[in-house]
Amino acid sequence: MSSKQTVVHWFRKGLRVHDNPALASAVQRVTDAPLANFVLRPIFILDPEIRKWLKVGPNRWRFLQQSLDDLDQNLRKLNSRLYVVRGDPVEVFPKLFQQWNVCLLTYEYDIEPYAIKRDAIVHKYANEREIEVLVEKSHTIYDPNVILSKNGGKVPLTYQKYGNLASTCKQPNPVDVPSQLREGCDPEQDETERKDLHCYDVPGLKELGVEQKELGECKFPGGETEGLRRLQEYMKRKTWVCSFEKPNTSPNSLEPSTTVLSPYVKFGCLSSRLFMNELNKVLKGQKHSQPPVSLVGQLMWREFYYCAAAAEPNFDKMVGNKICLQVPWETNQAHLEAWSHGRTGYPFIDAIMRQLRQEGWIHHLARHAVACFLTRGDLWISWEEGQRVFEELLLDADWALNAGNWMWLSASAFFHQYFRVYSPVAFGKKTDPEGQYIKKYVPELSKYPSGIIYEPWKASPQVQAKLGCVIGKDYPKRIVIHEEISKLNIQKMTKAYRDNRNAKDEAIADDQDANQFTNKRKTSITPSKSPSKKVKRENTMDRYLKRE
DNA sequence: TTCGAGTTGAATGT
DNA sequence: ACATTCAACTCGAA
Repeated sequence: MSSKQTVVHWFRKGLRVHDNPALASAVQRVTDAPLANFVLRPIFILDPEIRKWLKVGPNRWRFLQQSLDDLDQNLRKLNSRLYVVRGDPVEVFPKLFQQWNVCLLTYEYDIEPYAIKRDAIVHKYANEREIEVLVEKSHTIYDPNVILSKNGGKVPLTYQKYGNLASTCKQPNPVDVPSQLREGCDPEQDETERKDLHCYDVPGLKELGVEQKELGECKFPGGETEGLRRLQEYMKRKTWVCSFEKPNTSPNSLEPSTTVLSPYVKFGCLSSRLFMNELNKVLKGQKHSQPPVSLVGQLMWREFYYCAAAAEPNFDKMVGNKICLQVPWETNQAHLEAWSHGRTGYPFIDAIMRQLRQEGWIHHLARHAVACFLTRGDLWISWEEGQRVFEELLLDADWALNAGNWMWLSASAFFHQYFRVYSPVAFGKKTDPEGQYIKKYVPELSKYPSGIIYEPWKASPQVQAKLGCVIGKDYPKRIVIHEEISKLNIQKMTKAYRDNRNAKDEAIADDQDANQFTNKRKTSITPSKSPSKKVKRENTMDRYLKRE
């Protein structure tokens, strides 16, 4: 055991040295203390068991691996290194606390329920050993809990409402990169420890269980260095930044029409606070687009979902989720498989799903198209299934954003105009009438001309044979008829909304009955049932009768 | 209670 | 490129 005391910074998300307040605090502590008595060890904990319950695809494991490697290198430039500790955090910390003689633990706050639970246990262990814990909030620009309390504890359910609340808060300034992590303190000078240090090395892909052959082309390498490089590259395009409007970007261009900074922000390789700061610098004094469609608006969407997610522990589920519409989705394993592997028979949908599996990134509007298709539009399969597939395949899959967007697209929360359904044929044609994108990702159809490539089933068998791709043999028949099923599904959604409304009214009525009972006993006041509620229930019934 | 607004629909007009 | 119609949702402000 070392006679020195150790300050530990625990990396989880926030895989960066820039704008990292918790890391900066750890460095400060070491710098302020008498030299040679303190050692700073930046750690990342890798749980070998995690693969048993967390389904993450090879591309995302690679992104993490690259991010850890880059972080290690950036720390080495600051005369330190990354210590990757293997094990379950809850079991690792008691050992580390003792073995390294830990006096201070710092980390970045995380709102995800599993993280909150884990951190509470670690915090308790630290308290028991009288180890100081310092937690900083830097994953989002605004603190979700501050926004919630400004709204009286209620979740803001609209973007505008959220924006109004956020606009009353000050935007934090990013903190500087520490100049040195180890001023005169060298943990590796200890002979006995030095020979064991290789056990803390950054894992290779093999250790993460990734086979080279299952990996797609690496279009977006992980890491802080690449994240910052990408940010600078896009910030140079000032006119583009100022005029950015998300709905006008293309979901099916051959090269991304947006920044693809999301994976870097998700892992915290790039600070959202720095991102916002850099955007503000570019926009200052210029005419520019506005939220929700602007680039600033995109960052604010992230804030919006983080806030809602922080308020609802069951945010990633339908049942038990107070803000989520309860819908009787159906199970269809064959359809789910077809969707997730790009075999629905709709070329636009299949191209998107194949790009997702190969590259780990698809455009936001492409996500809309496939999410609508899986849920309310066509297949009537639960958004939770889609969420799982995105969680596995998207480099930028983020608990709060993934669940929030799935609820949005399935019209389960935040968005309610369920009668607006994306067409798996028409939507892609607007930005890619030639079907170049389809030809790239669904090469079976590469000989199909622009007129028919979005609907290959319309070609006669003879023409199909001539074009080298017979539908039902070389490429699947479409698994549903969109024109028919989407109309039926809209009706099902109408019923789901009606049922949810009735259930809510019942609950309110029951609640009032209960209150009435209590009031009667306690005060002898007999308030009548709210007339407004009564009317509303009658109206609902009227509508119900009119239709059926 | 009412009413306008809601990042990004589609089909069919002009 | 923009307007209308389709059918009709909820949230939040007034």
